[in-house]
Amino acid sequence: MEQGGLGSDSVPPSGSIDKSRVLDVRPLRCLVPMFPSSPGMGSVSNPHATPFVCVPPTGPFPPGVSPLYPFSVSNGSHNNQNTAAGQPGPYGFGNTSTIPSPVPLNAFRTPQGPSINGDAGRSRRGNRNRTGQGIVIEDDDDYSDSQNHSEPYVSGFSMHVNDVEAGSSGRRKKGGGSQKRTRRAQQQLESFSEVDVDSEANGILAVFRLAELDPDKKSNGDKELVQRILLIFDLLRRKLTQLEEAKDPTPGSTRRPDLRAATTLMTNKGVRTNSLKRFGHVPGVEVGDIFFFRMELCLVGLHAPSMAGIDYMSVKLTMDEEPLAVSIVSSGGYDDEGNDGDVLIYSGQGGVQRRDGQMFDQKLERGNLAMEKSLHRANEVRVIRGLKDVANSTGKIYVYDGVYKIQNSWTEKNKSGCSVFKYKLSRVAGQPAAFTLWKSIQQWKDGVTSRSGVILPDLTSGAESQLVSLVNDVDDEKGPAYFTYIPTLKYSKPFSSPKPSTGCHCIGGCQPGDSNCPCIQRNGGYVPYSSLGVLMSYKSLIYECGQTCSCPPNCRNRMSQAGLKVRLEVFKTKDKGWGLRSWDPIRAGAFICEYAGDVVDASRVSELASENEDGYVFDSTRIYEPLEPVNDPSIEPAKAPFPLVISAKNSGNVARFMNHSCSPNVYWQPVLQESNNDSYLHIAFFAIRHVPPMQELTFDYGMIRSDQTSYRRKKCLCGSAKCRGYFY
DNA sequence: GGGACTTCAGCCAC
DNA sequence: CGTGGCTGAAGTCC
Repeated sequence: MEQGGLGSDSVPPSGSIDKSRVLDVRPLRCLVPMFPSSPGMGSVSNPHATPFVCVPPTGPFPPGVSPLYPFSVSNGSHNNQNTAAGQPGPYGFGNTSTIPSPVPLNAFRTPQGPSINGDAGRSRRGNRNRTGQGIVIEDDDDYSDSQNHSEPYVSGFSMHVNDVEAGSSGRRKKGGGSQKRTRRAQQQLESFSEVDVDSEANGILAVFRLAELDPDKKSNGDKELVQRILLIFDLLRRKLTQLEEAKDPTPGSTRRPDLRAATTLMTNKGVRTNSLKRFGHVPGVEVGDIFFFRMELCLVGLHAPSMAGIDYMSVKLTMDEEPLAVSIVSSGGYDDEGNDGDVLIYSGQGGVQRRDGQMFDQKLERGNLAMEKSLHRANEVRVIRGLKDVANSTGKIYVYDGVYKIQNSWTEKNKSGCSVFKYKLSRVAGQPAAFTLWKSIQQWKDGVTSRSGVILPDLTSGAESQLVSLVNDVDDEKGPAYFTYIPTLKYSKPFSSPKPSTGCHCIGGCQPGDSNCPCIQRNGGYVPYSSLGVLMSYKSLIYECGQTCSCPPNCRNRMSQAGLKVRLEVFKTKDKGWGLRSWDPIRAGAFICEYAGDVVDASRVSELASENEDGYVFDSTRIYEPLEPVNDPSIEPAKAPFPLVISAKNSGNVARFMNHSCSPNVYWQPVLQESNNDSYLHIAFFAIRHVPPMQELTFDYGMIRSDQTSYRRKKCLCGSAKCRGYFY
């Protein structure tokens, strides 16, 4: 497991450990990213920080267009935080040396959202009337309002998107006539009721302590909240998928569980964050973060529209309000070209009838107008790149590629002869690589360029279906100590089954909704995995099909037996010995690998711990914190039914290289395979959240019991906010 | 406040 | 495996 013993500096020299000193160790904030996927942008932690500071205009600007001072600069908390962490400001665009004193924010009034004065859209309409008369009158009421409401205004150039009033949970207005309504109602009766969705959501929210969300947090998030909301969304989405599938196994019966989950959370429960629209980065979302649904972008405030590609907001300057673009999603819906790493050519919206596909000229309105204005104001625009998901042919992955600025705009005639707006955007310098990293990885895979620092192209020598590279691009070490690669767990003697199992008879594989399948029955009536191999919910134990089952090896209920699904590499970390990471994106709940090695008699664990100082041990008898923050007695934490201890010192697989973290992105689940009287317990690792390529994979090694004294304490370098400071 | 309109979804079938 | 059909939901506009 932890590679501390292999010449790294994560463990003090043996024999001379000053425990009092070790105990005093503070969480280190020095996990310098080797690859750009890391804690990088450190997220804006101060929600009250002024998002904009003044910089000199960087014209030239066209006549009649005044430069918008507040843009083009990051907020101060970025810099402070990163200075404290001993890192340079991650984005460069902060360029603080050129910043004169900030301009009072009320010089740039924002339109007031309904949460502020309950009068949404007033200023817009008022404005239009005034300009219609050719006279611009400063609205005194509005102005004094904005000064009095200093609380919402300190958050600066931002506005509430949708402030859900407390207690309006029943609000789910449906457009359309009664005919549409009844049909919808009918459909919902056929699948499952709103009550089911609601109670599922309430259950999850209670467990994750998000039943009522602080309005301040709803407006301005942080990394922890962003991750928690994404986790809840995906748990609910997976649960709804599973419920629908079991009720009606015919394909096509699943009615957008992504939308159901998102609206239940956002609209009904008010669970969302960063609902204040803003320019620039979003607190808690880092460059390189990945998403699998458009609704996820909405939930965390990265991009509000559920479908539209351009998000924008009206900004009141000294006189007029004008729309400015805040973010775009580039999904290849139009013919975007020249997507060469840090440059993006983006097409305007409109010009096509969604019904019949008929085309006409695009107009300079809505998003197109906002893009045009943003070109002149030179504000930062967030870019989310939609890419094809290789693991899911019809699916897409959205990569947050950081902020860009619009360089240029023009119109073109498309194939149908209609004019289309085009915008050239270039990436603001100094941000961690995101989209370009994806391109590099593709080139490594295609063999166009080679991954630098490769020691071995395949450390498994063909034992796995996927290659696993051994890479060191930080120092001279030529590899970890010798071990034998084995892809699965080795039992000398299986546990004995409490009751004999004859297995299932699902010739074509176990199907959801088949209530006769004994394997599905043992999993509580559901197949535990989705069709994509994603674990649908946390379980205390997963029952997979075993040797005596008639189903084929590709049965959905044999996920952890099917081998590696992603392209992994074992790499030398900067300060934690060897580690594990993936070239491929991994979605939340996806199976990663099992813990292979030799099953050891649990009574030998002390002996093993003392002779196996490098910690190549998996011990299910340790104390593992449940993933859920609430100790709900009805929810059992993952706990193996037998005391399973695995040694991977002499033989093991990629799992032995996974390092410890106090806020990990991977967790383990016990998986049981039974045949006749024998029980084979395995440890399977799954992603807790979406993991972008090249982000180190870590799990929580757990705490030792008071009688497990032979384990040696090691200094933890995980760098997370809730780091315990040590691990075993 | 409400309803129409717009929109680089997502899923499955063909 | 590409594409076409179908149902979507948020936000803006009116």
